[in-house]
Amino acid sequence: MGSMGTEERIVLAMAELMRAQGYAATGVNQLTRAANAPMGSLYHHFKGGKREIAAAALRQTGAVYIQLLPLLLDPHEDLAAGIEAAFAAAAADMRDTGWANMCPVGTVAGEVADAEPRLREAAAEVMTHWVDEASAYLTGRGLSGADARDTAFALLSALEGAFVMARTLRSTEPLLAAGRAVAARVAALRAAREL
Amino acid sequence: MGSMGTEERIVLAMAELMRAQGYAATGVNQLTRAANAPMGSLYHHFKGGKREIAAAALRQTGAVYIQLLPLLLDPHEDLAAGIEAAFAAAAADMRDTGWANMCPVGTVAGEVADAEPRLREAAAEVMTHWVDEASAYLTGRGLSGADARDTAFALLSALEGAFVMARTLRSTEPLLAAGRAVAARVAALRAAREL
DNA sequence: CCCCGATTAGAGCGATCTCTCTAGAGAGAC
DNA sequence: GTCTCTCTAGAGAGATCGCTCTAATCGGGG
Repeated sequence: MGSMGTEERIVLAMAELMRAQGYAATGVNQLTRAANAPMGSLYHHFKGGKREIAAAALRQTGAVYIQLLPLLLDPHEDLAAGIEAAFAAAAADMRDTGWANMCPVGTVAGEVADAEPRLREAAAEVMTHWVDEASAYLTGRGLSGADARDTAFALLSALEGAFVMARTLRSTEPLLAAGRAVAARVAALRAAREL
Repeated sequence: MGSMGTEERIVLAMAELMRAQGYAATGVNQLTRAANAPMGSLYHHFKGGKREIAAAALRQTGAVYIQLLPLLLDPHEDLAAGIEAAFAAAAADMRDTGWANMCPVGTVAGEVADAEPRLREAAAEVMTHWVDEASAYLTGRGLSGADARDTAFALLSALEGAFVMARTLRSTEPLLAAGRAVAARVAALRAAREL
């Protein structure tokens, strides 16, 4: 991490700490240690303090996260089977990495939805971006605009919820079952169109 | 609330505060005010402090929460349609109550999964209970044991994830789409059995 | 060289955190 | 009454919180 700028180090450290322990439990002192940045740099680059750093971390991490979708789905000719396989891949990865979700957005969104309006807005922007990106991808895979948007919401909801259950239960079952449900929805949409 | 015992008041206040702002952001001073209980009572009834109170709140609220499942699904003869309607009812209720999730378990589970082992265990117990209850109900509605368990995981994952997205986006779309996906899975399981 | 804005560096402020401690109120047994 | 045990009551300890402040350091233009 030695080659990246201080600002970038701060944002990435914040993202990792929030992923592990949420927003409220992450202190700025802990953050300075993790980012190897002094307090002065922290408030020089982010006048809005901890809140602004958290918002930047959500936006930055969220934008990276959705790029995995085409990477995971492109190899599969059948979309429904691809979705089921992608959830299974996420489950295996999570098991092999000690049940750590890779993305802090889901962890933090629930915590701040009622109490931190600026962070809720940042999380909402990220999720809106996710839905737009996923909708566009699914449209490219043959779904109508409305079906693509509906499937994007279902896929992202099921994925986020299954991540929380899988982390808590230390089990791949939630992700596998959630993937099968979203796959069934895609298969049903395809069957309806072919009538 | 005047008629309930101090211990019960503390647990319920903790559940409500965690639902709104998570575990780490909830302080014991705030809790004493909300529960109208002095600090001494708090540590008299719960020697384990804030952590023990949070665990009790998760268990208590989680047990109540799953009882909604049969209440929402019993009126519908068709299970798949009933699931879709139940998600739609949850969406309407959430919209009408200012986008507040009724259950703190999902909010807190992600926050504490890596950092608070005792609370993660409490959340895991609650979720295991949910899966067992939902599986039993779905078995009663005609699904095989394996299908019921799979559907329970999918339903609960989709519900928790859609709650987080709905709260963050202030939109009913995630819940509606998630409900349709779980309904499609149930319909597909039924179709496979009828072959 | 000097100068100047950008950045680093961390001590310290007031507030708040969880939790402990002592004092006493209240109810029941005798 | 008085002894006992449970529970109430909240002040205060010690640590940590987010954040501000001043001084030092750095690199590039004149």
